[in-house]
Amino acid sequence: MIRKKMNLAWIANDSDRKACLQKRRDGMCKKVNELSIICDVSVVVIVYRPEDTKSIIWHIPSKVQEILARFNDMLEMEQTKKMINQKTYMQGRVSKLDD
Amino acid sequence: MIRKKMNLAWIANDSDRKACLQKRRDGMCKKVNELSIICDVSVVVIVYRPEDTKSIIWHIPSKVQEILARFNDMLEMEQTKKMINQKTYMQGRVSKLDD
DNA sequence: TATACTATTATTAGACG
DNA sequence: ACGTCTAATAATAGTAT
Repeated sequence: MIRKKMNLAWIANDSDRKACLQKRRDGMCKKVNELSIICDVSVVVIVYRPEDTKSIIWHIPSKVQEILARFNDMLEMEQTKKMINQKTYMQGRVSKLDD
Repeated sequence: MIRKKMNLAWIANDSDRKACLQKRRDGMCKKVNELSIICDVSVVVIVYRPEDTKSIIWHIPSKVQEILARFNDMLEMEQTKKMINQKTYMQGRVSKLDD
């Protein structure tokens, strides 16, 4: 049982990937739940698997529709600059690795 | 530097809570990013802080609008039974603790 | 207030039943 | 396929700067 440092890459084997998804999705939901309680924030998570329409999961520490409505408002109001998106997140991480 | 096991509760002190939010939000984004790569899923996360309109963050491993559109379709089609919501998640955790 | 450190807890990859 | 176990990695609470 020697566990190597996992490399961040797609798992090709179907059952291995599914097992990993289940474990990590559970872990993620737990963390999201903790975050909402400890820091008093509302969090929505949507995990979408193309291969299975049933596999969308969503986590609702507060009212999801209220949050999504606000989210859509902000999109419409073109206030996207105020948000941190995937690109800036990754840039942040890359610059940290550079240090 | 004695670190006790943290209890899952709201942090009253403002600066402590903010520091915790920043750390955990970073950690959560990292995990979401990993999940999307390793298991080939699309994930959207929205963290909403009532006290600051700028504090909505969103994470887009794929096209957020596409996923939200699908999500809204499902809501409208009353297929909510197919999803795992906060209540069933918590029930699952409680039953695990009982064992 | 923000960033860095590190002891400690928490998550989980791989193995096994 | 699914649950359990545990060594090992990863996240982070509290502290320090």
